[in-house]
Amino acid sequence: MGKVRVRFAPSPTGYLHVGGARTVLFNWLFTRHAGGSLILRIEDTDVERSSETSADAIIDSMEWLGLDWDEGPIVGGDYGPYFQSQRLDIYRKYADKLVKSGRAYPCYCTSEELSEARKVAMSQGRPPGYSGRCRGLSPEERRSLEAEGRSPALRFKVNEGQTIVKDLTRNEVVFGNEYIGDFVILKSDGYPTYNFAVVVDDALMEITHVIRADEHLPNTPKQIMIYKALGFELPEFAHVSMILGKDKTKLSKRHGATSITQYRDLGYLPDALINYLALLGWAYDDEQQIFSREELIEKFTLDKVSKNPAVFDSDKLLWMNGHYIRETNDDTLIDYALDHLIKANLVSPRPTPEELIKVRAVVVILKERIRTISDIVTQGDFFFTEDIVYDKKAFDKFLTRDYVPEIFQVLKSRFEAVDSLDKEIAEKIIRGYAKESKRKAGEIIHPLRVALTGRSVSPGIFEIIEILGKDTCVKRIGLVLTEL
RNA sequence: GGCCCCGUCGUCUAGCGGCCAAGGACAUCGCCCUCUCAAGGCGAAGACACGGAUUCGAAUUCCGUCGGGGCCA
Repeated sequence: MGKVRVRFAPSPTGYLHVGGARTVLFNWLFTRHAGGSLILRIEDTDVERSSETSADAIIDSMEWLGLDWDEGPIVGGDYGPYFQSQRLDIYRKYADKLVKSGRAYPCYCTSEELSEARKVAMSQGRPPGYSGRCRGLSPEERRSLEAEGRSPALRFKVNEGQTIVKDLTRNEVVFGNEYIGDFVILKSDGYPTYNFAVVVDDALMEITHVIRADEHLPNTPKQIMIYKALGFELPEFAHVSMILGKDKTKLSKRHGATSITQYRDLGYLPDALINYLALLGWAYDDEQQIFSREELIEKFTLDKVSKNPAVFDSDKLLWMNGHYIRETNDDTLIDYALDHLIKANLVSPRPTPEELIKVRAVVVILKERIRTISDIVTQGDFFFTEDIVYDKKAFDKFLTRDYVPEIFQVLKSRFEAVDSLDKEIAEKIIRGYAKESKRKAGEIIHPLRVALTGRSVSPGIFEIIEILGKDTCVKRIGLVLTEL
């Protein structure tokens, strides 16, 4: 076999979700590891449900994740077109070939007749597949059915015997052909069915390895029959198990965030998502959890892909994202943070130099304790707004103590007395005052934190004071003083 | 309903006949650090679905049951 060629073939019926992302990722890792190509093909033959916006959204998500492709939309390639809707004549041509060779025949049954037959078959415990009713129609019968105004679909003639799927992750899976009824390859409207189009495209695009979700395994014998009937060489198959929600059913919207764009908006980093997704159904050894892209490419092999379905664990993703945030350099983080802060109206759309300095300082002290970029907004809003909301519980617990007015008076005047307030000076003032008033530092710090931030949880108080600056600190203490 | 896949801690997994009284990570709990919260460090708890068979020996092989998922529309 020559150069490795794999493909990702989404249908543009929505956003790229985590399951699809994991599938592209495995294809991408596999082919980058092997020095092959990734082909992106848009399976948009379901006219009802497909849309250009969806295709764009999928492409967008792939770009954001940093998963690039070698042929397909935008980049082009020698095996196009890469949209199935532009390949209709190709499917027609191969369907004709199958009719000529006697492997396909027109079927005039209506969908009502078929669903009726299916019901009957199932109630009798027979497989619900097609009965083969139109298989033996004579030319005269066909003509008369067509005269009735019926336009035929094309069905593939399934031979007796069994079909063996050789799968890289599951070895050999044997299917009895008797359970597979003659299936449609071309619908009466001229559109190909999934099973037919996928084979024609994969074969013509010279795909060497079909790596896709487990749910396609039962379709594979049909596809193999088509490959053989058309005289195409079979690719290697690798079916990877699916990603499930917490309740162990197929991951879907009701399980919460499932689209890649949602994770982007929530403040996840592409590297974290990639690393987490890679670990969903793949493991290198019994230790390592954190892998760079380069390491992933170097270490990824299909034999380490596990067979059992994986439950998507958002907690672990959250942890991993926090880890990646801590590993990311400040400048990159600042760019991400700016996006979120601007969206939240905490920073102006065209940040001033002062704002940028502040954002940098905030990012630096928050970096250790956030798990998503959007946490910058929820945990650090008080740096950017005078509109502080005082957490009721925090207020009641720390600001109602009787010594608070006294210490706030002192603190306020001591803060006012210095030229500027950096963290060293702030610490000196506070600890010094604690000592002389014979209080524990915490007794002063906790109320002060609430006054300055509105909450009982925050980064270190001295750093906060420095970022807020003398004037703001004095102002906020004064404000609280009037409300006590 | 038929067919197919899967079944190790709550979750992701390591394990491919003896190295396993089952290892790691997330989550949970405790302790340390500490101005709170994180981060970090240390520690605890926690699993081979069940039943047969093969074997000197099974998480690892085979069969069955049960459970979960998927496909057929």
